[in-house]
Amino acid sequence: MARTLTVTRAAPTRIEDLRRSELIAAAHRVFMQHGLGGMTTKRICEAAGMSPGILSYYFGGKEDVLFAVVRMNNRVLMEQGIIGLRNAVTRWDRLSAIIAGNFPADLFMPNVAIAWLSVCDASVSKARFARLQRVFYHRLRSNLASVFSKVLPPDRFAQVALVIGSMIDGLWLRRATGEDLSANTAVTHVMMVATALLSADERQLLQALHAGQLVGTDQKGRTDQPGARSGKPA
Amino acid sequence: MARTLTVTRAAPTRIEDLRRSELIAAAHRVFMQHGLGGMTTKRICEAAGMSPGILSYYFGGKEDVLFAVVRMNNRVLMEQGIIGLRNAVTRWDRLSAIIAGNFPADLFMPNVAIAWLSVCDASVSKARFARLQRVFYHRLRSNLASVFSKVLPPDRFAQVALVIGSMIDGLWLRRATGEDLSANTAVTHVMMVATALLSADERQLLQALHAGQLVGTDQKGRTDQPGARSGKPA
DNA sequence: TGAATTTTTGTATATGCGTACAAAAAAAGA
DNA sequence: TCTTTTTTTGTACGCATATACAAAAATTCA
Repeated sequence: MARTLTVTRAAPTRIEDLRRSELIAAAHRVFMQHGLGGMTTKRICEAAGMSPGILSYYFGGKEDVLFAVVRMNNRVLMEQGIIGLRNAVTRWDRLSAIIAGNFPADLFMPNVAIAWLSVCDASVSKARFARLQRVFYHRLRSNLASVFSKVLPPDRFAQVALVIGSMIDGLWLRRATGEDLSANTAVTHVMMVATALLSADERQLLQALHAGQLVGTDQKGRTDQPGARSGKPA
Repeated sequence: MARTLTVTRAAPTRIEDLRRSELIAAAHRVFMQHGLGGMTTKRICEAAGMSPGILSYYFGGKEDVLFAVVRMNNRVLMEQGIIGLRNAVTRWDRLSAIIAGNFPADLFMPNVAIAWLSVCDASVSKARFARLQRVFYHRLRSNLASVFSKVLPPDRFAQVALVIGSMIDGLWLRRATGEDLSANTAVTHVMMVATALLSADERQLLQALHAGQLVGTDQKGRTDQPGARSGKPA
C-alpha cells in the first residue's frame, strides 16, 4: 500500500511522505501558537490547507502527529547544538556552546516556552513522550560530561549537571510566564552559575594541595560574559 | 439570598462557606491526583461526596473553583514560609528558610509538581492566574531582598534573585518529570548555588579592597550543607 | 405541626473533540 | 479512452465535558 512495486523501482510514493511532513509542519505551527490544548485536528488540517479528515489517513491519530512534532523539534535542536559545538575549541567555548544551544534566540519566546511546558505536562502520562524527554536530558548530560568529566569527580559532576539542567528549565519556565528575558541574558546567567560553581571547586582543589596560591589563579580578573574567558578553569 | 436577616443577626449562613470550602478542598485533592486536565466537575463533586450539579450552585463555574484552589494553596505556602522565617536569626538561616519554604518535603512529589506545572500552563491565557503567579514571584523576590539587599548592589541582586528563582522552578520541573530528587537535596543544590554566587561576590569585593587576604576569609572550610555555616557571607 | 425557604439531586442540553468511513475526485496505467 | 489505484473530501458517529434547571428533599421558622 502506498508503495510502487511495479516497473520503476523508485522509492515509496513521495507524496505520502510529503503530506506527512506538511502536516507535521502545520501541527508544529499550530502547536507553537495555541499550545497543546489548542492543537486540534481541525486547526492542524486547516493550517496545512487540507480537509479535516485527512489526518486519520496519514496518521494513526493525533498523538502520533504530536509525537512526530516533538521528535522533529528535538532533532533540529540537537543538530543545531552539534554544529555549535564543532566550532568550540576550549572547554569554556564548549560549555558556552552547549548552554547557548539550549536558548536559540529566535525560539526563546513565551509561545514556544508555553508549548514546551505543555509537552512536559503531557509527558507524565504518555510513556513515549517521557522517553523522548529522557533522551533529551541525557544528551545534555553527556554534552556537559564532555566538558567536566575530567575536571570533576563523578558525584560532584552530577550536582553541577543537575544545577545547570535545572537552571535551563527554570529560565524557560520563567520565560513562559512572560518574564522579560532575552536568550542572551539567559545564557549569561547559566554561565555565571557555572563559573561560580567551578571556581568554588577550583579553590577547594588548590586549597587541598597548597594553601596560599589562590590569588595567583584568579589574577586574570573575572567577568560574567561567557566568551570573555577562554582558558580552562583547572 | 443565603443570608438570614431576621431575628438572629447571626453571620451569613455558614453552610454556604462550609460547602464552598469542602468543594475547594475536594477540587484540590482531585487536582493533585489527576492534574488540571483530569480535574472534571464530576470528579470534584464525587470527591466531595456531593451531587454533580452542586458545583454550579456554589460557584460560577469550574474556573472559579480552580482559582480558589490555587489561591488557597498559595496562602498556605506563604503562611508556612512566614513561620519558617520567624525562627531564623542569621542571614543564612533566613535564606535557608526561604529556600526550604519552596520545597515542602511532603509536597515535593511528581503529582504536585505536575499539577503546579499545568497551572503555569493555564496562567498564560487566564489573566487572573497570571496575576496570582506574579504575586507569588514577587513574594519570593522580596523575601530574598530581605537577605541580600544590604549585601549586594541592586543589579547584582536582580541577577542572584533570578538565578535562585529559576533554580527553584527548574528543580520542581525536574521533579515533575519523575527525576529522583528529595526536597532536601533540592534545597541543598539551591543553597550550593547561592553560596557559590555569594562567595564570588565576597572575593571580588575583598579583591577590590586589598589583594591577598582571601585565604583568611575562607579558613572555616566549606561544606555544601545549608545549615553547616551560620555566619553571614560578608 | 405546617408553611416557607434553603439546599441538594438528577438530568437535560449544548458544545467541542477525535476518529472512521463512504463517496468523490484525481492520478496513473494500459 | 477506459480501468484501476491513489488521494482527498465532507460528514456522521461516539464520547466526554461544563453548565443550567426543574423537581425533590431537607431545613428553618412561626
